[in-house]
Amino acid sequence: MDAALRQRIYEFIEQKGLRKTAQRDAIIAAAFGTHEHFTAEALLEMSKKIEPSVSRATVYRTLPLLVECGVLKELDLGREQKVYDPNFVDHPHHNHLICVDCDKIVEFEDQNIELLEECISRRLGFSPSSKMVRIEAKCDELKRLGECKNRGKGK
Amino acid sequence: MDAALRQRIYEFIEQKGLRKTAQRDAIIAAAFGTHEHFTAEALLEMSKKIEPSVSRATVYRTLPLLVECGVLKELDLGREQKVYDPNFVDHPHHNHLICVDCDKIVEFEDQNIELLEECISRRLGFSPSSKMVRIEAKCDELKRLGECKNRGKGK
DNA sequence: TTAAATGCAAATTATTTGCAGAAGC
DNA sequence: GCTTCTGCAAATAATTTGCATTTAA
Repeated sequence: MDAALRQRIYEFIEQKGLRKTAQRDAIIAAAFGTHEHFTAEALLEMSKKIEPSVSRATVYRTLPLLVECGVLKELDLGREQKVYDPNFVDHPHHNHLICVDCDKIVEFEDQNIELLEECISRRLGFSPSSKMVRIEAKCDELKRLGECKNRGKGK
Repeated sequence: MDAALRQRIYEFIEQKGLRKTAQRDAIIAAAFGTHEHFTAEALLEMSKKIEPSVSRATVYRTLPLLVECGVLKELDLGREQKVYDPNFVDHPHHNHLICVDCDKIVEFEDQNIELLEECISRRLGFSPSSKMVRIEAKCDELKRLGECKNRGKGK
């Protein structure tokens, strides 16, 4: 895990008058030990491997903290469970493309869409800050075979 | 409610070997008696005004039917509750822009974004069919005042 | 007549919360 | 020592489902 990121998080925690605990440490290490998206449940499992005393409640209480800190992004990918993305620290402007069938996710950055969403937002009287785009489409496998092997499994 | 739409729905129901019931009639009439988005709960209320015997369970069982029929679109707007959009029958290619704070929704169509999402999808190995874009941004009020009057209320 | 549809209430599932004890500062 | 944190278990809240009964065709 990146040292600068670690410092940023712990400064945030200190500034808010919060405390450094073994459980939080484990959750933070787990969250940024991967570049994959994860759910609260998955983060719980990863955290427990580092510090077995981590409970589900503490994971659910820590996630909003990391989102507020700006290091984790809560994604709404149209699933039952919320998904968290640790990659916004490195790529603050990326967007997501999701297969409508198997939930496969691809991250992408695109100057044109960046510009276009700004134009559209302005035209409709919205401020172009804090924008995000999500494209749903059919993955290649779905297109070729009519369905995905990993249907519903996500990625 | 549009006669052609009504016929389309009832043909779909008949084709599937399903039956015409007073409750379904009421739910369908309620769903397409508005051009606003609605939740399952809101649809229940609207349907009850037409046919008081409509129950929550029947609403929840009828919604997927109308989605399958292609006349209603289930939107994922990042809220707790699912939202349904009856406007795809008239405007099959529209997208949504949502305020990150007050959940205000604006529908829009745009040739450029249509084309761009097709390019991006293809480039990433996705089929450009079934695509949809959702833009989150700050509404004018949020931008000017720092918060929205209707924060969290949706629209 | 018979398969589908209904309402009700109980079940499910992700997330949140109250509380008493544990622990950071 | 005082306040924040924690795990646990119970509470929420939207949606789904089992079942006995009703009803369309």
